[in-house]
Amino acid sequence: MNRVFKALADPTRRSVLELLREGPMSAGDLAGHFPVSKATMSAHFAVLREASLVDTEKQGTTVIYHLQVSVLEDALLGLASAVGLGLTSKQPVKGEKS
Amino acid sequence: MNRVFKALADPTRRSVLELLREGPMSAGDLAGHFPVSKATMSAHFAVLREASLVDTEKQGTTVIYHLQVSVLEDALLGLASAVGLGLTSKQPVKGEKS
DNA sequence: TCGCTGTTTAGCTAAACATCGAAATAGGAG
DNA sequence: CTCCTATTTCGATGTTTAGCTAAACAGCGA
Repeated sequence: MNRVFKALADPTRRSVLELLREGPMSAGDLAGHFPVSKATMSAHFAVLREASLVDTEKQGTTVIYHLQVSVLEDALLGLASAVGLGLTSKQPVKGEKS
Repeated sequence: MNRVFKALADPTRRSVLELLREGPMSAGDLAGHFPVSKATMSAHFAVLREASLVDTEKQGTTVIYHLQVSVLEDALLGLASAVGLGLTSKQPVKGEKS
């Protein structure tokens, strides 16, 4: 839980999660969206992985990142309830396009 | 918004918010709940203030901290919606006792 | 095997952070 | 005015973090 909030503390990492909302994406594609080196991005990915906010799948030479929605949801709802904030999950999350 | 998530990244600060759920509390009382120095706690308070997660009221010599529920709610809902998580606020938050 | 692409590791610097004890500030009570 | 209590600020220290470049690693296709 702590790791989740630590992971969320960085704007780049939050943006990665947003990009992943649209669907799984390779590390390279993700990295292409940010003005930092690939090595730096890889470190961000590691933090997200440690927090279980994403998981990975290898497809040949590339690594595909998936958003783990439920982990984020649990963290947000957990904190919300701890501070007495009445938040509820509206609906199971499917693949939706904006 | 970034400041809010940075503030939430520390477990001590999250605990402070939880304590404040029960109602306003003085800096001294809050500090009494944690095994760190008052100076350290004061620094944590400053971070929470900068994020507008709490605000203060002076009563003579003591400083009373209040939880700013709406700021936290906005941050959590904002992120949730950014990643396509369907969270909704259940009800306006009143003063409730557990 | 060689070379290409994508990803991670290694080694580093600079900045940010958590923490402390001690000193400074601000009100209230004598 | 002086003292006491509550809180914050100051200066210092050790740890963590984001960032870089360069090197290493892992598959793929020829």
